Amino acid sequence: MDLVQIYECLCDRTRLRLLNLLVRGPLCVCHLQELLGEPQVKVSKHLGYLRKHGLVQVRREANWRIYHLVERPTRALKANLACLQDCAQDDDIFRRDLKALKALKANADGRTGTCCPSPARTLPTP
Amino acid sequence: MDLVQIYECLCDRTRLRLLNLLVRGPLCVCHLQELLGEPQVKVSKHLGYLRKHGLVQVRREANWRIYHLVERPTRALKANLACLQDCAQDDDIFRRDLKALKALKANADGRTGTCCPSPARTLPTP
DNA sequence: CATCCATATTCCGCCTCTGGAATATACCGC
DNA sequence: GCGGTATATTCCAGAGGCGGAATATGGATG
Repeated sequence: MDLVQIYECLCDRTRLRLLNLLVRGPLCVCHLQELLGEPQVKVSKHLGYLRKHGLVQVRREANWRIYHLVERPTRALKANLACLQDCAQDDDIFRRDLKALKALKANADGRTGTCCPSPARTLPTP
Repeated sequence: MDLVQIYECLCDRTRLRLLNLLVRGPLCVCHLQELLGEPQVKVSKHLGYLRKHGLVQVRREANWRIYHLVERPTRALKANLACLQDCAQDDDIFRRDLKALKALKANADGRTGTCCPSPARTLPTP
């Protein structure tokens, strides 16, 4: 994977938000959609973009698709994701996303949402 | 300056090569052009892009324009430039560029090139 | 099989980036 | 002022990203 392609993946806010969440662990599409508050097609397309370029992978789990970072990232990818995590601390949107993720995980049991079962129960980190 | 805009600046190979050189110190356009081996218009346009987005600055020096990184980069920019320097070590193109830069600086005095005087003599770091 | 749910894909219009050729600008030395 | 050198800008065509609406896929369930 080429350095330029990594940056091409990083130069869209939606994709940055997705990655910022996925570095914390795998998530299904519906949760990502809920966390970002973006329409399904948008989330799905950007996830497809990231997958096509080798930054994330999918696995099937019942009715859902669980996205997670590639298992063996390049040195360059690892470095840039670390950098992103660092920079994200300074930005409201990313902080809000992480907060929402925390809340989602806290509500893991006794969850009332209509979407897939909680990540805590069904989605152990790969 | 926004994180996304930083990545937009980084997602072109020519710009990455320029930045990889400029983190080592200021350079005039003709030297950059010579180091990259790219046509003038291409180098100039990408430098303009980087300037417009606040990653680099220019100053005039006799007949030449000396480009250098912004004096007070954002935390995010600093982090990403450091990351780029790190990642560039793994890539042939960037290594070759740095090698050529070293050679250029070594030839500073007694230089035979047709272009501007050596960076060592005329271009102290800002 | 019919249906529902989660997700992906296609289609379309808009906009931006990119590279190159040609041209313009701006300074220099004579 | 003139010619020359260094650099920027404009004009053009091709390529691709982006968002949204509509549609398709595919597993699960009754």
